[in-house]
Amino acid sequence: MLQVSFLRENTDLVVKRLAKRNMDARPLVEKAIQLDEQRRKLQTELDNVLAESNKLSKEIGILFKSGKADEANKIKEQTSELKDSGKDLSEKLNNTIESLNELLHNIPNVPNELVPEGQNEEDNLEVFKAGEIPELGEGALPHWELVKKYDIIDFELGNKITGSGFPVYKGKGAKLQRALISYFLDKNTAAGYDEVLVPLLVNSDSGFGTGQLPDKEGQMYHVTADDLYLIPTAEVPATNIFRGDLLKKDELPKAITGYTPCFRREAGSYGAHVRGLNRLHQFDKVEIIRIEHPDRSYAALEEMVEHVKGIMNELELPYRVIRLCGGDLGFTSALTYDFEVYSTAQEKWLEISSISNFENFQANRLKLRFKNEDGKNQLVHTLNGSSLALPRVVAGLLENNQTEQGIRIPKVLVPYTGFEYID
RNA sequence: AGAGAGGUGGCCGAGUGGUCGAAGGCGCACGCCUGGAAAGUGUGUAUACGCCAAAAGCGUAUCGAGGGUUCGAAUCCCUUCCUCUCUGCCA
Repeated sequence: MLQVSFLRENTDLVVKRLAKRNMDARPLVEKAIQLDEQRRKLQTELDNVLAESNKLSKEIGILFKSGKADEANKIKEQTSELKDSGKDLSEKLNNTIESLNELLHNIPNVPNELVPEGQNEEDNLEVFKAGEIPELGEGALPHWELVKKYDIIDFELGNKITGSGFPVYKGKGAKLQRALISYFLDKNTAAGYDEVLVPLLVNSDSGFGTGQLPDKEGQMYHVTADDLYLIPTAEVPATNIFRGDLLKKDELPKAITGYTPCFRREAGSYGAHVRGLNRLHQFDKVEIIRIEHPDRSYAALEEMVEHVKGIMNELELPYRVIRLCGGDLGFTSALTYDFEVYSTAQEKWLEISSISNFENFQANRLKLRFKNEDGKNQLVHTLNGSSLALPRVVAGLLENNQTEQGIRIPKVLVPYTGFEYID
Protein backbone atom coordinates (compact mmCIF):
# COMPACT_ATOMS: atom_id res chain seq x y z
CA MET A 1 0.00 0.00 0.00
CA LEU A 2 1.04 3.56 -0.61
CA GLN A 3 2.07 5.93 2.15
CA VAL A 4 -0.33 8.76 2.87
CA SER A 5 2.54 11.19 3.20
CA PHE A 6 3.51 10.32 -0.36
CA LEU A 7 -0.06 10.87 -1.56
CA ARG A 8 -0.18 14.20 0.21
CA GLU A 9 3.09 15.49 -1.16
CA ASN A 10 2.69 14.16 -4.71
CA THR A 11 -1.04 14.21 -5.29
CA ASP A 12 -0.95 15.33 -8.90
CA LEU A 13 1.84 12.97 -9.89
CA VAL A 14 0.09 10.02 -8.26
CA VAL A 15 -3.19 10.78 -9.99
CA LYS A 16 -1.44 11.25 -13.32
CA ARG A 17 0.48 8.01 -13.05
CA LEU A 18 -2.50 6.02 -11.82
CA ALA A 19 -4.36 7.22 -14.90
CA LYS A 20 -2.13 4.74 -16.75
CA ARG A 21 -4.16 2.07 -15.05
CA ASN A 22 -7.17 3.60 -16.74
CA MET A 23 -8.63 4.85 -13.50
CA ASP A 24 -9.40 8.24 -12.05
CA ALA A 25 -7.74 7.99 -8.66
CA ARG A 26 -8.30 11.58 -7.62
CA PRO A 27 -11.41 11.01 -5.49
CA LEU A 28 -9.75 8.11 -3.67
CA VAL A 29 -6.51 9.96 -3.11
CA GLU A 30 -8.24 13.09 -1.88
CA LYS A 31 -10.46 11.13 0.45
CA ALA A 32 -7.40 9.38 1.89
CA ILE A 33 -5.66 12.67 2.50
CA GLN A 34 -8.76 14.04 4.17
CA LEU A 35 -9.15 10.98 6.40
CA ASP A 36 -5.50 11.23 7.36
CA GLU A 37 -5.99 14.84 8.42
CA GLN A 38 -8.92 13.78 10.52
CA ARG A 39 -6.85 10.97 11.99
CA ARG A 40 -4.07 13.33 13.03
CA LYS A 41 -6.47 15.78 14.57
CA LEU A 42 -8.12 13.05 16.64
CA GLN A 43 -4.72 11.68 17.63
CA THR A 44 -3.68 15.06 18.99
CA GLU A 45 -6.91 15.49 20.92
CA LEU A 46 -6.69 12.01 22.38
CA ASP A 47 -3.05 12.45 23.35
CA ASN A 48 -3.92 15.63 25.21
CA VAL A 49 -6.73 13.95 27.13
CA LEU A 50 -4.49 11.03 28.07
CA ALA A 51 -1.68 13.36 29.11
CA GLU A 52 -4.04 15.19 31.45
CA SER A 53 -5.34 11.94 32.82
CA ASN A 54 -1.83 10.59 33.42
CA LYS A 55 -0.90 13.76 35.21
CA LEU A 56 -3.88 13.49 37.59
CA SER A 57 -3.16 9.83 38.27
CA LYS A 58 0.34 10.69 39.35
CA GLU A 59 -0.96 13.36 41.67
CA ILE A 60 -3.39 10.91 43.20
CA GLY A 61 -0.58 8.48 43.83
CA ILE A 62 1.52 11.11 45.57
CA LEU A 63 -1.42 12.32 47.67
CA PHE A 64 -2.30 8.81 48.83
CA LYS A 65 1.29 8.19 49.79
CA SER A 66 1.40 11.28 51.93
CA GLY A 67 -1.91 10.35 53.56
CA LYS A 68 -4.05 13.04 51.96
CA ALA A 69 -6.89 10.75 50.95
CA ASP A 70 -9.50 13.50 50.89
CA GLU A 71 -7.66 15.54 48.29
CA ALA A 72 -6.98 12.44 46.29
CA ASN A 73 -10.63 11.51 46.15
CA LYS A 74 -11.47 14.99 45.00
CA ILE A 75 -9.16 14.63 42.01
CA LYS A 76 -10.58 11.20 41.30
CA GLU A 77 -13.88 12.80 40.47
CA GLN A 78 -12.25 14.87 37.78
CA THR A 79 -10.90 11.83 36.03
CA SER A 80 -14.20 10.25 35.11
CA GLU A 81 -15.00 12.98 32.63
CA LEU A 82 -11.58 12.62 31.02
CA LYS A 83 -12.12 8.89 30.83
CA ASP A 84 -15.34 9.30 28.92
CA SER A 85 -13.95 11.70 26.38
CA GLY A 86 -10.86 9.52 26.01
CA LYS A 87 -13.02 6.53 25.24
CA ASP A 88 -15.06 8.50 22.76
CA LEU A 89 -12.01 9.91 21.00
CA SER A 90 -10.22 6.63 20.77
CA GLU A 91 -13.28 5.01 19.23
CA LYS A 92 -13.49 7.77 16.64
CA LEU A 93 -9.78 7.50 16.00
CA ASN A 94 -9.97 3.75 15.44
CA ASN A 95 -12.87 4.12 13.05
CA THR A 96 -10.99 6.73 11.10
CA ILE A 97 -7.86 4.59 10.89
CA GLU A 98 -9.94 1.65 9.74
CA SER A 99 -11.62 3.66 6.97
CA LEU A 100 -8.29 5.10 5.93
CA ASN A 101 -6.64 1.70 5.71
CA GLU A 102 -9.52 0.23 3.79
CA LEU A 103 -9.19 3.04 1.31
CA LEU A 104 -5.42 2.70 1.04
CA HIS A 105 -5.75 -1.02 0.41
CA ASN A 106 -7.83 -0.22 -2.62
CA ILE A 107 -5.34 2.12 -4.25
CA PRO A 108 -2.95 0.20 -6.52
CA ASN A 109 0.74 0.91 -6.82
CA VAL A 110 1.83 3.92 -8.83
CA PRO A 111 3.16 2.80 -12.23
CA ASN A 112 6.69 3.76 -13.17
CA GLU A 113 7.02 6.31 -15.95
CA LEU A 114 8.29 3.59 -18.27
CA VAL A 115 4.97 1.77 -18.09
CA PRO A 116 3.26 2.07 -21.50
CA GLU A 117 -0.28 3.36 -21.85
CA GLY A 118 -2.77 0.63 -22.65
CA GLN A 119 -5.91 -1.31 -21.84
CA ASN A 120 -4.85 -4.95 -21.97
CA GLU A 121 -2.18 -7.43 -23.07
CA GLU A 122 -2.53 -6.23 -26.66
CA ASP A 123 -0.86 -2.98 -25.62
CA ASN A 124 2.18 -4.48 -23.91
CA LEU A 125 5.49 -3.37 -25.32
CA GLU A 126 7.94 -5.91 -26.70
CA VAL A 127 11.42 -4.88 -25.59
CA PHE A 128 13.51 -7.93 -26.48
CA LYS A 129 13.30 -11.05 -28.59
CA ALA A 130 15.72 -13.95 -29.03
CA GLY A 131 15.94 -17.52 -30.26
CA GLU A 132 14.91 -19.20 -33.44
CA ILE A 133 11.33 -20.20 -34.00
CA PRO A 134 11.75 -23.68 -35.47
CA GLU A 135 10.08 -24.86 -38.66
CA LEU A 136 7.99 -27.79 -37.56
CA GLY A 137 6.99 -30.47 -40.01
CA GLU A 138 3.49 -31.45 -41.08
CA GLY A 139 2.76 -33.70 -38.15
CA ALA A 140 3.76 -31.27 -35.43
CA LEU A 141 1.67 -31.74 -32.30
CA PRO A 142 0.62 -29.41 -29.49
CA HIS A 143 2.09 -30.38 -26.15
CA TRP A 144 -1.12 -31.95 -24.85
CA GLU A 145 -0.87 -34.48 -27.65
CA LEU A 146 2.86 -34.96 -27.14
CA VAL A 147 2.50 -35.76 -23.46
CA LYS A 148 0.03 -38.49 -24.37
CA LYS A 149 2.20 -39.82 -27.15
CA TYR A 150 5.19 -40.27 -24.85
CA ASP A 151 3.06 -40.90 -21.73
CA ILE A 152 4.85 -38.33 -19.60
CA ILE A 153 2.02 -36.20 -18.22
CA ASP A 154 -1.41 -37.60 -17.42
CA PHE A 155 -4.18 -35.06 -17.01
CA GLU A 156 -6.96 -37.61 -16.70
CA LEU A 157 -5.22 -39.43 -13.91
CA GLY A 158 -4.83 -36.14 -12.06
CA ASN A 159 -8.49 -35.50 -12.66
CA LYS A 160 -9.33 -38.82 -11.01
CA ILE A 161 -7.14 -38.19 -8.00
CA THR A 162 -7.96 -34.52 -7.45
CA GLY A 163 -9.66 -32.67 -10.29
CA SER A 164 -8.78 -30.82 -13.44
CA GLY A 165 -5.62 -28.78 -13.36
CA PHE A 166 -3.71 -31.24 -11.18
CA PRO A 167 -1.67 -33.31 -13.63
CA VAL A 168 0.35 -36.41 -12.81
CA TYR A 169 3.88 -36.38 -14.21
CA LYS A 170 5.21 -39.79 -15.14
CA GLY A 171 8.55 -41.38 -16.05
CA LYS A 172 10.72 -39.01 -18.06
CA GLY A 173 8.09 -36.31 -17.58
CA ALA A 174 8.53 -36.51 -13.82
CA LYS A 175 12.27 -36.56 -14.16
CA LEU A 176 12.21 -33.54 -16.45
CA GLN A 177 10.39 -31.60 -13.74
CA ARG A 178 13.02 -32.49 -11.20
CA ALA A 179 15.79 -31.64 -13.66
CA LEU A 180 14.35 -28.22 -14.44
CA ILE A 181 13.88 -27.38 -10.76
CA SER A 182 17.47 -28.34 -9.94
CA TYR A 183 18.84 -26.54 -12.96
CA PHE A 184 16.96 -23.33 -12.16
CA LEU A 185 18.00 -23.40 -8.51
CA ASP A 186 21.62 -24.00 -9.47
CA LYS A 187 21.59 -21.10 -11.90
CA ASN A 188 20.02 -18.83 -9.30
CA THR A 189 22.37 -19.76 -6.46
CA ALA A 190 25.34 -19.36 -8.82
CA ALA A 191 24.11 -15.81 -9.43
CA GLY A 192 24.18 -15.09 -5.69
CA TYR A 193 20.67 -15.96 -4.59
CA ASP A 194 20.47 -17.83 -1.28
CA GLU A 195 18.35 -20.93 -1.48
CA VAL A 196 15.41 -21.39 0.89
CA LEU A 197 12.78 -24.05 1.25
CA VAL A 198 9.66 -22.47 2.68
CA PRO A 199 6.24 -23.52 4.00
CA LEU A 200 3.51 -24.12 1.42
CA LEU A 201 0.80 -22.82 3.70
CA VAL A 202 0.80 -19.30 5.06
CA ASN A 203 -1.24 -17.36 7.58
CA SER A 204 -3.32 -14.33 6.71
CA ASP A 205 -0.68 -11.88 7.96
CA SER A 206 1.68 -13.20 5.30
CA GLY A 207 -1.00 -13.09 2.62
CA PHE A 208 -1.64 -9.52 3.57
CA GLY A 209 2.04 -8.61 3.66
CA THR A 210 2.67 -9.38 0.01
CA GLY A 211 -0.70 -8.10 -1.14
CA GLN A 212 -2.62 -11.29 -1.98
CA LEU A 213 -5.03 -10.36 0.77
CA PRO A 214 -7.46 -8.79 0.67
CA ASP A 215 -7.30 -8.14 -3.08
CA LYS A 216 -7.03 -11.71 -4.36
CA GLU A 217 -8.61 -13.72 -1.61
CA GLY A 218 -10.67 -15.78 -4.05
CA GLN A 219 -7.59 -16.85 -5.99
CA MET A 220 -6.06 -18.76 -3.09
CA TYR A 221 -7.08 -22.09 -1.63
CA HIS A 222 -8.16 -21.43 1.92
CA VAL A 223 -7.77 -24.11 4.58
CA THR A 224 -10.58 -22.88 6.76
CA ALA A 225 -10.15 -25.31 9.65
CA ASP A 226 -6.79 -23.70 10.44
CA ASP A 227 -7.29 -20.40 8.62
CA LEU A 228 -4.26 -20.94 6.39
CA TYR A 229 -3.81 -20.37 2.69
CA LEU A 230 -2.04 -22.54 0.13
CA ILE A 231 0.59 -20.37 -1.47
CA PRO A 232 -0.09 -19.10 -5.00
CA THR A 233 3.65 -18.41 -5.38
CA ALA A 234 6.85 -18.71 -3.32
CA GLU A 235 6.86 -14.93 -3.27
CA VAL A 236 4.46 -15.01 -0.34
CA PRO A 237 6.42 -17.09 2.21
CA ALA A 238 9.82 -16.01 0.90
CA THR A 239 9.15 -12.28 1.07
CA ASN A 240 7.45 -12.65 4.43
CA ILE A 241 10.70 -14.00 5.83
CA PHE A 242 11.54 -10.32 6.25
CA ARG A 243 8.16 -9.08 7.46
CA GLY A 244 8.54 -6.49 10.22
CA ASP A 245 12.32 -6.39 10.00
CA LEU A 246 14.50 -3.37 10.44
CA LEU A 247 17.65 -4.09 8.46
CA LYS A 248 21.04 -2.46 8.81
CA LYS A 249 22.01 -0.79 5.57
CA ASP A 250 24.93 -3.17 5.03
CA GLU A 251 22.50 -6.08 5.20
CA LEU A 252 21.09 -4.95 1.86
CA PRO A 253 20.61 -6.30 -0.67
CA LYS A 254 18.99 -9.61 0.21
CA ALA A 255 18.66 -12.09 -2.63
CA ILE A 256 16.91 -15.40 -2.18
CA THR A 257 15.57 -18.15 -4.37
CA GLY A 258 13.22 -21.00 -3.65
CA TYR A 259 11.31 -23.74 -5.32
CA THR A 260 7.70 -24.43 -4.40
CA PRO A 261 4.62 -25.88 -5.90
CA CYS A 262 2.07 -23.11 -6.44
CA PHE A 263 -1.66 -23.42 -5.97
CA ARG A 264 -4.16 -21.24 -7.75
CA ARG A 265 -7.89 -21.54 -7.92
CA GLU A 266 -7.97 -19.66 -11.24
CA ALA A 267 -11.62 -18.88 -10.70
CA GLY A 268 -13.09 -17.50 -13.90
CA SER A 269 -10.63 -19.10 -16.32
CA TYR A 270 -12.01 -21.17 -19.15
CA GLY A 271 -11.63 -22.29 -22.73
CA ALA A 272 -8.48 -22.70 -24.78
CA HIS A 273 -6.46 -20.75 -22.21
CA VAL A 274 -6.64 -23.65 -19.81
CA ARG A 275 -5.77 -26.38 -22.30
CA GLY A 276 -2.97 -28.76 -21.30
CA LEU A 277 -0.18 -27.08 -19.38
CA ASN A 278 -1.29 -23.57 -20.23
CA ARG A 279 -3.05 -23.06 -16.92
CA LEU A 280 -3.04 -25.35 -13.90
CA HIS A 281 -4.28 -25.33 -10.34
CA GLN A 282 -1.01 -26.79 -9.11
CA PHE A 283 2.30 -26.13 -10.79
CA ASP A 284 5.98 -25.88 -9.96
CA LYS A 285 7.93 -22.67 -9.94
CA VAL A 286 11.32 -21.41 -8.86
CA GLU A 287 11.25 -17.84 -7.67
CA ILE A 288 13.86 -15.15 -7.13
CA ILE A 289 13.35 -12.38 -4.59
CA ARG A 290 15.35 -9.26 -3.88
CA ILE A 291 15.19 -6.78 -1.04
CA GLU A 292 16.96 -3.65 -2.23
CA HIS A 293 17.98 -0.15 -1.32
CA PRO A 294 15.50 2.19 -3.08
CA ASP A 295 18.30 3.75 -5.11
CA ARG A 296 19.25 0.38 -6.56
CA SER A 297 15.91 -1.30 -7.19
CA TYR A 298 15.66 -0.52 -10.88
CA ALA A 299 19.23 -1.65 -11.48
CA ALA A 300 18.28 -4.85 -9.64
CA LEU A 301 15.24 -5.26 -11.88
CA GLU A 302 17.49 -5.09 -14.94
CA GLU A 303 19.85 -7.63 -13.40
CA MET A 304 16.99 -10.00 -12.79
CA VAL A 305 15.80 -9.65 -16.37
CA GLU A 306 19.32 -10.30 -17.68
CA HIS A 307 19.64 -13.30 -15.41
CA VAL A 308 16.48 -14.90 -16.76
CA LYS A 309 17.55 -14.11 -20.32
CA GLY A 310 20.70 -16.09 -19.62
CA ILE A 311 18.64 -19.09 -18.60
CA MET A 312 16.37 -18.85 -21.62
CA ASN A 313 19.36 -18.63 -23.92
CA GLU A 314 20.82 -21.78 -22.41
CA LEU A 315 17.50 -23.56 -22.82
CA GLU A 316 17.64 -22.63 -26.52
CA LEU A 317 13.99 -21.64 -26.58
CA PRO A 318 12.51 -18.76 -28.62
CA TYR A 319 11.31 -16.07 -26.25
CA ARG A 320 10.57 -12.42 -25.92
CA VAL A 321 10.47 -9.91 -23.10
CA ILE A 322 7.59 -7.49 -22.82
CA ARG A 323 6.96 -4.51 -20.60
CA LEU A 324 3.44 -4.61 -19.24
CA CYS A 325 1.16 -1.72 -20.02
CA GLY A 326 -0.88 0.12 -17.40
CA GLY A 327 -3.99 -1.94 -18.02
CA ASP A 328 -2.15 -5.25 -17.60
CA LEU A 329 0.05 -4.28 -14.68
CA GLY A 330 -0.54 -6.11 -11.39
CA PHE A 331 -2.08 -4.27 -8.45
CA THR A 332 1.10 -4.17 -6.37
CA SER A 333 3.66 -3.62 -9.13
CA ALA A 334 5.29 -0.41 -10.33
CA LEU A 335 6.99 -1.98 -13.34
CA THR A 336 6.78 -5.52 -14.69
CA TYR A 337 8.61 -7.42 -17.40
CA ASP A 338 7.08 -10.64 -18.62
CA PHE A 339 9.01 -13.38 -20.37
CA GLU A 340 7.09 -15.37 -22.94
CA VAL A 341 8.13 -18.54 -24.69
CA TYR A 342 6.87 -19.16 -28.18
CA SER A 343 4.64 -22.19 -28.39
CA THR A 344 5.17 -23.18 -31.97
CA ALA A 345 2.43 -25.76 -32.27
CA GLN A 346 -0.12 -23.45 -30.66
CA GLU A 347 1.32 -20.47 -32.52
CA LYS A 348 1.19 -18.23 -29.51
CA TRP A 349 3.31 -16.74 -26.77
CA LEU A 350 3.05 -18.21 -23.28
CA GLU A 351 4.00 -16.30 -20.14
CA ILE A 352 6.74 -18.10 -18.24
CA SER A 353 8.13 -15.39 -15.99
CA SER A 354 6.99 -12.14 -14.54
CA ILE A 355 9.58 -9.89 -12.94
CA SER A 356 8.39 -6.90 -10.98
CA ASN A 357 9.62 -4.03 -8.92
CA PHE A 358 7.11 -3.26 -6.18
CA GLU A 359 9.14 -0.29 -4.94
CA ASN A 360 7.95 0.23 -1.35
CA PHE A 361 4.37 -0.88 -1.91
CA GLN A 362 4.88 -4.32 -0.36
CA ALA A 363 7.47 -3.04 2.10
CA ASN A 364 4.93 -0.64 3.54
CA ARG A 365 2.54 -3.50 4.25
CA LEU A 366 5.34 -5.72 5.47
CA LYS A 367 6.79 -2.94 7.65
CA LEU A 368 10.12 -3.87 6.15
CA ARG A 369 12.61 -1.07 6.63
CA PHE A 370 16.30 -0.35 6.82
CA LYS A 371 18.38 2.26 8.59
CA ASN A 372 19.50 4.64 5.88
CA GLU A 373 22.60 6.80 5.56
CA ASP A 374 21.06 9.47 7.79
CA GLY A 375 20.21 6.94 10.49
CA LYS A 376 16.53 7.18 9.64
CA ASN A 377 14.26 4.22 9.09
CA GLN A 378 13.20 3.96 5.49
CA LEU A 379 11.11 1.42 3.59
CA VAL A 380 13.08 -0.92 1.33
CA HIS A 381 12.12 -1.84 -2.20
CA THR A 382 11.07 -5.42 -2.92
CA LEU A 383 11.27 -7.28 -6.23
CA ASN A 384 10.52 -10.73 -7.39
CA GLY A 385 10.34 -12.83 -10.48
CA SER A 386 9.97 -16.36 -11.71
CA SER A 387 13.15 -18.10 -12.58
CA LEU A 388 11.25 -19.96 -13.88
CA ALA A 389 7.69 -21.33 -13.92
CA LEU A 390 7.78 -24.89 -15.17
CA PRO A 391 4.61 -25.90 -17.02
CA ARG A 392 4.83 -23.50 -19.94
CA VAL A 393 8.59 -23.93 -20.20
CA VAL A 394 7.83 -27.62 -20.56
CA ALA A 395 5.09 -26.88 -23.08
CA GLY A 396 7.47 -24.77 -25.15
CA LEU A 397 10.24 -27.30 -24.84
CA LEU A 398 8.05 -30.21 -25.92
CA GLU A 399 6.56 -28.40 -28.89
CA ASN A 400 9.69 -26.68 -30.17
CA ASN A 401 12.00 -29.64 -29.68
CA GLN A 402 9.84 -32.36 -31.20
CA THR A 403 11.81 -34.40 -33.71
CA GLU A 404 11.41 -37.76 -35.36
CA GLN A 405 13.63 -39.28 -32.68
CA GLY A 406 11.53 -37.83 -29.90
CA ILE A 407 11.71 -34.71 -27.77
CA ARG A 408 15.23 -33.35 -27.74
CA ILE A 409 16.44 -32.22 -24.31
CA PRO A 410 18.54 -29.01 -24.30
CA LYS A 411 22.22 -29.68 -23.64
CA VAL A 412 22.33 -27.86 -20.30
CA LEU A 413 19.60 -30.10 -18.96
CA VAL A 414 21.07 -33.43 -20.00
CA PRO A 415 23.34 -33.69 -16.93
CA TYR A 416 20.20 -33.22 -14.85
CA THR A 417 17.87 -35.55 -16.76
CA GLY A 418 20.36 -38.24 -17.63
CA PHE A 419 18.77 -38.65 -21.07
CA GLU A 420 18.96 -36.72 -24.33
CA TYR A 421 15.58 -37.58 -25.76
CA ILE A 422 12.11 -38.27 -24.50
CA ASP A 423 11.09 -41.16 -26.70
C1' A B 1 -3.63 -34.20 21.63
C1' G B 2 -3.07 -34.11 27.46
C1' A B 3 -0.27 -32.09 31.95
C1' G B 4 3.13 -28.48 33.76
C1' A B 5 6.43 -24.08 33.19
C1' G B 6 7.23 -19.66 30.74
C1' G B 7 6.93 -15.32 27.13
C1' U B 8 10.16 -8.16 29.62
C1' G B 9 14.53 -3.62 25.11
C1' G B 10 19.68 -6.29 19.84
C1' C B 11 20.78 -10.36 23.69
C1' C B 12 20.80 -12.03 29.01
C1' G B 13 18.05 -10.70 33.14
C1' A B 14 15.53 -7.88 37.60
C1' G B 15 10.96 -6.13 38.52
C1' U B 16 3.81 -8.68 41.69
C1' G B 17 -0.60 -1.99 41.67
C1' G B 18 1.81 4.33 41.79
C1' U B 19 7.25 9.50 39.18
C1' C B 20 8.76 1.95 35.35
C1' G B 21 10.10 2.96 28.87
C1' A B 22 11.44 -0.26 32.61
C1' A B 23 17.48 -1.83 37.56
C1' G B 24 21.91 -4.57 36.40
C1' G B 25 24.91 -6.98 32.80
C1' C B 26 26.42 -8.12 27.72
C1' G B 27 26.65 -6.21 22.96
C1' C B 28 26.98 -1.85 19.91
C1' A B 29 28.43 3.56 18.85
C1' C B 30 31.29 7.73 20.09
C1' G B 31 34.97 9.97 23.44
C1' C B 32 39.05 9.65 27.12
C1' C B 33 43.28 6.72 28.26
C1' U B 34 47.47 4.10 24.90
C1' G B 35 53.00 4.52 20.37
C1' G B 36 48.94 1.01 18.78
C1' A B 37 45.63 -2.52 20.81
C1' A B 38 43.50 -4.98 25.05
C1' A B 39 42.02 -3.71 29.81
C1' G B 40 40.01 0.49 32.20
C1' U B 41 36.80 4.71 32.03
C1' G B 42 32.80 8.38 30.48
C1' U B 43 28.52 9.23 27.50
C1' G B 44 24.88 7.40 24.49
C1' U B 45 22.05 3.26 22.76
C1' A B 46 13.97 0.86 20.89
C1' U B 47 9.71 1.45 17.73
C1' A B 48 5.24 3.81 16.07
C1' C B 49 2.15 8.00 16.04
C1' G B 50 1.15 13.19 17.07
C1' C B 51 2.54 18.65 17.94
C1' C B 52 6.53 21.84 15.30
C1' A B 53 8.39 24.40 8.44
C1' A B 54 12.47 21.49 10.37
C1' A B 55 15.96 20.27 14.22
C1' A B 56 15.85 20.39 19.31
C1' G B 57 12.13 19.47 22.40
C1' C B 58 7.46 17.86 24.20
C1' G B 59 3.21 14.50 24.34
C1' U B 60 0.89 9.54 23.51
C1' A B 61 1.24 4.32 22.93
C1' U B 62 4.12 -0.18 23.23
C1' C B 63 6.90 -5.48 28.73
C1' G B 64 3.78 -12.03 23.01
C1' A B 65 -1.44 -10.39 21.09
C1' G B 66 -6.51 -8.84 22.27
C1' G B 67 -10.03 -7.46 26.01
C1' G B 68 -11.29 -6.25 31.30
C1' U B 69 -10.74 -4.32 36.59
C1' U B 70 -8.60 0.45 38.60
C1' C B 71 -7.80 7.41 39.39
C1' G B 72 -3.33 4.42 37.99
C1' A B 73 -1.30 -2.24 35.21
C1' A B 74 5.00 -5.22 33.01
C1' U B 75 2.58 -6.44 37.79
C1' C B 76 -4.47 -8.45 39.07
C1' C B 77 -8.62 -11.04 35.91
C1' C B 78 -10.40 -13.22 31.11
C1' U B 79 -9.46 -14.84 26.02
C1' U B 80 -5.88 -16.17 22.53
C1' C B 81 -1.11 -17.23 20.18
C1' C B 82 3.74 -18.98 20.72
C1' U B 83 8.05 -21.48 23.20
C1' C B 84 10.07 -25.18 26.52
C1' U B 85 9.68 -29.93 29.55
C1' C B 86 7.07 -34.53 30.31
C1' U B 87 3.28 -38.05 28.33
C1' G B 88 0.72 -39.73 23.87
C1' C B 89 0.59 -40.13 18.48
C1' C B 90 3.33 -40.04 14.02
C1' A B 91 6.99 -39.46 8.71
